[in-house]
Amino acid sequence: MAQDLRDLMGGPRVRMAPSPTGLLHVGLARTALFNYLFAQKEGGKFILRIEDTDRERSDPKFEKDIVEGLQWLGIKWDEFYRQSERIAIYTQYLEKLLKESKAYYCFCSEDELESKRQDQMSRGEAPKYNGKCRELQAAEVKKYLAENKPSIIRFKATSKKVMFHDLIRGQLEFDSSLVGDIAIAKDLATPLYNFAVVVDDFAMKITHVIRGEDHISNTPKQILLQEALDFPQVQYAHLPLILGPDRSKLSKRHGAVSVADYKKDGYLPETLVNFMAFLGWNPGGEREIFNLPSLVKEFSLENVQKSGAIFNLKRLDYLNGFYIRQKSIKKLAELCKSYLPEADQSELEKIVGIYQERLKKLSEIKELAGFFFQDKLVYDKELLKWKNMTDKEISQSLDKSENLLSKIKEASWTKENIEKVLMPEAERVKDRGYLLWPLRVALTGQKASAGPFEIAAISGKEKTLKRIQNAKLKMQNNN
RNA sequence: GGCCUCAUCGUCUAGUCUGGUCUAGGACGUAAGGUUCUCAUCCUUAAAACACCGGUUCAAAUCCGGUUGAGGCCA
Repeated sequence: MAQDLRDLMGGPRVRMAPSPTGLLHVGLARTALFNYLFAQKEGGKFILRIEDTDRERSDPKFEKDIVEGLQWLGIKWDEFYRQSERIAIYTQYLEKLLKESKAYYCFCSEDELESKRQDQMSRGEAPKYNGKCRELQAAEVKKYLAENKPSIIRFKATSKKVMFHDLIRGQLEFDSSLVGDIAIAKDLATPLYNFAVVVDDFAMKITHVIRGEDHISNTPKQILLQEALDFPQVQYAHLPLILGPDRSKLSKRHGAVSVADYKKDGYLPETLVNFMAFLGWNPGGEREIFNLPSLVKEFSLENVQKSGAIFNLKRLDYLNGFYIRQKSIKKLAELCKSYLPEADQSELEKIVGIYQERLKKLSEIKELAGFFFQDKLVYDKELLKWKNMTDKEISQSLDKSENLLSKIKEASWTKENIEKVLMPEAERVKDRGYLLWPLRVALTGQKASAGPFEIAAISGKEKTLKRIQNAKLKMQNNN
């Protein structure tokens, strides 16, 4: 009932709830993206909640990374919370459960629990807490607490069938007797994951929980908690996992997984957004290029896949190349600046102009165009050879280029003029490569590059002629 | 080990709910060709999949049952 009212009042409310214990990885970013798309599409709100109650493992630097990563991707949130600032709320509900005897203090030691667990596993049973401290007398509890005996707070899980409707998977059913009495807090001021989630989802009026499939088994626990606290049940949607090439959950051992890594490598945010959206989702048509606003338009949980999706780097590269090609020269130059700090603005724009269609990642500009800024090119003499040219022919070819080019006036040193002068000569032989290949290698030192005319134009007359001379020297000195 | 989930080209997927129009479509990747000094871009073409078994039906990728396989959670 309260739920319906909320829906009426402001559309769905969804959240992403990362714990700041690591960099923002693509799985998390994709969950955020789906939540964001859903909220936008349905006219709801997207909430970012930092789950930092685990003091030892949480670190503000990770929170910063998560926040910056999402901003970079263009995923905006409407509200922001930090669990560490909400302790009083959890304490209040913890006390309530304790008072109503729906939760109790447990004084079992780690070792004790571990051996029980082993026991149960070896007998083929589900490992769960045996409820030893459930029936402790109030006086006893008081005494242990006064003695500072180590304890945690457990929730009395009722044995029943827990059912819920998953928006992606349909009706799901669990036997809660297999769960046992779950730990919900280390103490009154330190709530544990499942409990804090339930309290916050209620307090923040969350209507839909959209999260990874790895949380399916947490769901019945959270539902039990909701019931005990008299909270309405939220809607669930469990997203398929992002997988590594070996089909296991994508993790660090598969290589780069953090959004920051991809950013550093020169992937564009629009690439990542487009790519991540299509991991486990598809709008149905044949269009595959979508920006954030158009994704919002098309998005629907109904089109979310049930099975895991492998993170395909090749496809990511292709998409990134595509988006790089869409950029204006000016914008692209700006993006490449940090990878090629030696270049000034106008140089950079020219360079980026000829390498735009060759870039898969921004960082590659360094490898591709670094030669422009080297004093002396280092390459093997053999590289100057096109097909079966002799050393003599190579020298002659370079001579020819040098002669023709030196005739061009400094002021008319443009790509068009260079081409006009060289092309007729190149076409006199059956294969243009005899003139153009040695020239291009002399100018770049690379076996693959942009065309010689464009490179000569950017390099300038002086540098161009000098590099041709250096190549000739190489031929003479045989090195 | 227990519980849970999933299953269409190598990969992401369309089609599955509402069986026939599916000789299963698209994209990445791969291969061949064209453009080209090289690389890249662009264009053309090709190879490439309904996990298996059984059932329902005139008809099944599509519905049902099972098997197998893969994954997730629990420590």
